[in-house]
Order: sequence, then C-alpha cells, then structure tokens
Amino acid sequence: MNYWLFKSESEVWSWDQQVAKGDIGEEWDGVRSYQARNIMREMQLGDLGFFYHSRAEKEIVGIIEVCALAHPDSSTDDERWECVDIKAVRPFVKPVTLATCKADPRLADMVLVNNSRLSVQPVSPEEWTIVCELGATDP
DNA sequence: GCCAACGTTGGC
DNA sequence: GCCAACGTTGGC
Repeated sequence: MNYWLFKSESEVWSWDQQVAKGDIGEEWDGVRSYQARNIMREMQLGDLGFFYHSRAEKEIVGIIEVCALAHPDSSTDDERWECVDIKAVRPFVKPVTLATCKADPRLADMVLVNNSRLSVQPVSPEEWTIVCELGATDP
C-alpha cells in the first residue's frame, strides 16, 4: 500500500465535487507535468491519497482511493498524458492546513512542505499517519 | 495581485 | 547538449 497527495484548486475541482462522484470516482485529468504523470503511473488500485486544496484554502480536506490505474487522459488527444481515477473515501474531521504541516517538525521532509509546485506527490507511511492524526481521522 | 520557483521549450 | 526565455503553479 502506497500513499499519495493530490492537489487541486477548489475553484477548478473541489472535494465536494469529488464526493458527489461517489464510488464511481473521477479521472484526475489535466495534469501536464511529466513528474506528476510518472508518479501516477506508479499508483496501484486501492492506494490511498490526501486531497489538498491549493491556493485559497491550502489545506488537506479528505482521503481518496485510487480506483483506476493510469490510463490516457481523456481531456487531451496528446498521448503523452495519463491519469488515474480517484474516489472520495472520507473527509477529514479537521482539515490540516499547510501551516500546520510546516509547523510540525515530523513533517519537515514532506514533499508538500518542500516542493510547492508538484501537483501529485508521494507521501510516506509515517507522514500519512501523522497527518491523519492531525486531521483527527482514521488512517 | 505579486512574484519566486521550477519545469518546459526552442534557438543556437 | 546547453541554457535563456517563457509559462505556470501556488504561497504569500
């Protein structure tokens, strides 16, 4: 089991929209970064991820599950781009802000804290546990 | 709204 | 193959 983090501006694609898709889930389309694409290619069915609202909110708001492996991104004809599908699992009881992550020394190596530009990132099992704890939510 | 950081593009 | 220019992301 691996853990990941997905970033989205809530004006573009929000947690609420993700929840509305239910168990069918939705393509995580629109990613145009090789780094992010390569990370998505590594994902396995059943892997879990954080759903993060960038820009305005800057907080992790819930947990999602990978429900389809990487496949061509249907939002473009460009065959270079692929994406996975994800479905909402549960919301955080308490959203975990970027400031909270930065303030916790145990999360100093988190990609979210160190590389603000990567929109799909890996999360270590330790970081997963800590962030869930901060969010008062079951891992 | 600004701008730093970073990835990508394209001229050479 | 290098690197300057450019575009985009996202924190502030």
